[in-house]
Amino acid sequence: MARTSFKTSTPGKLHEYAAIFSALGDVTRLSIVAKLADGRPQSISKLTENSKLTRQAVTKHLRVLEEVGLVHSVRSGRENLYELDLRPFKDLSEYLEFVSTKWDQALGRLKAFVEES
Amino acid sequence: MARTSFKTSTPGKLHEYAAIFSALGDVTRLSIVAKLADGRPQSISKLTENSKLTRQAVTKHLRVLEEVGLVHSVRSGRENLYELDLRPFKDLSEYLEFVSTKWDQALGRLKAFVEES
DNA sequence: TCCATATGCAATAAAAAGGTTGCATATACA
DNA sequence: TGTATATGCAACCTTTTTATTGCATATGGA
Repeated sequence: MARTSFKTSTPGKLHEYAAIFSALGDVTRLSIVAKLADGRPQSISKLTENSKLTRQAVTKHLRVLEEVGLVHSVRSGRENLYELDLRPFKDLSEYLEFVSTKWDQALGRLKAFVEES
Repeated sequence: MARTSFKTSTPGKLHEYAAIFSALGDVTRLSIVAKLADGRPQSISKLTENSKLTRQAVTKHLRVLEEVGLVHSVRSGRENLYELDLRPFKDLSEYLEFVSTKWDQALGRLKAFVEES
């Protein structure tokens, strides 16, 4: 099958990956992701419960996650329900796999080169 | 085989993942990772070539990567060679997989619940 | 309608990140 | 020994992040 075109040299793509990594690079946001991984959309107030932060802080974190497509919100009456989106996760998985593969192949070539000399 | 014990509720672990995600959440650092994925350890000066940043800036980025174990350096004469380490990549892969699986299972249960009622 | 609940917006404030510059030190080599 | 190359350290600066607080608005219900 056709290999997915993958260019880490594409600046745009790198920015995209960096943005997703960055969004996940915070304990509070990882906690939010963990809560939302339960499958049930949850309101900002609900997500703020048991948190040491204020509702506003949580709101800002949710926006960061939303900007990179990790969550989306749906208005339901007076509350705003947030739900997880896995697409960015898949993207990162592919990126990690790409680098790992590149690394392994590079090491393989180096090894072969050493042995033949 | 025994499933890897995986607790996202463990604060320590979350901090660890967050630190790795954060280290990768920057275009410059992703570029460095891309260069090092070629397999050959490279000096700071080499990594600074073709960059718009100063050597000092690159040095700081390398330290960020080093702190979370994404790279390590080896002194060679007057230069300091940096090499990529894939372990953190594997960790993130497992984390991403864990959340994805949790999400899929949660959706499965919700779907079953809806259908039985 | 009256009130509690759930949010949104804006103004600050404190801390962390990202970069630069200047100066000192160490190593390779002619 | 002298000089160019490769780094390390520390002081600063600017821009982003992360969080808070105060005030305004909207919705659900008794």
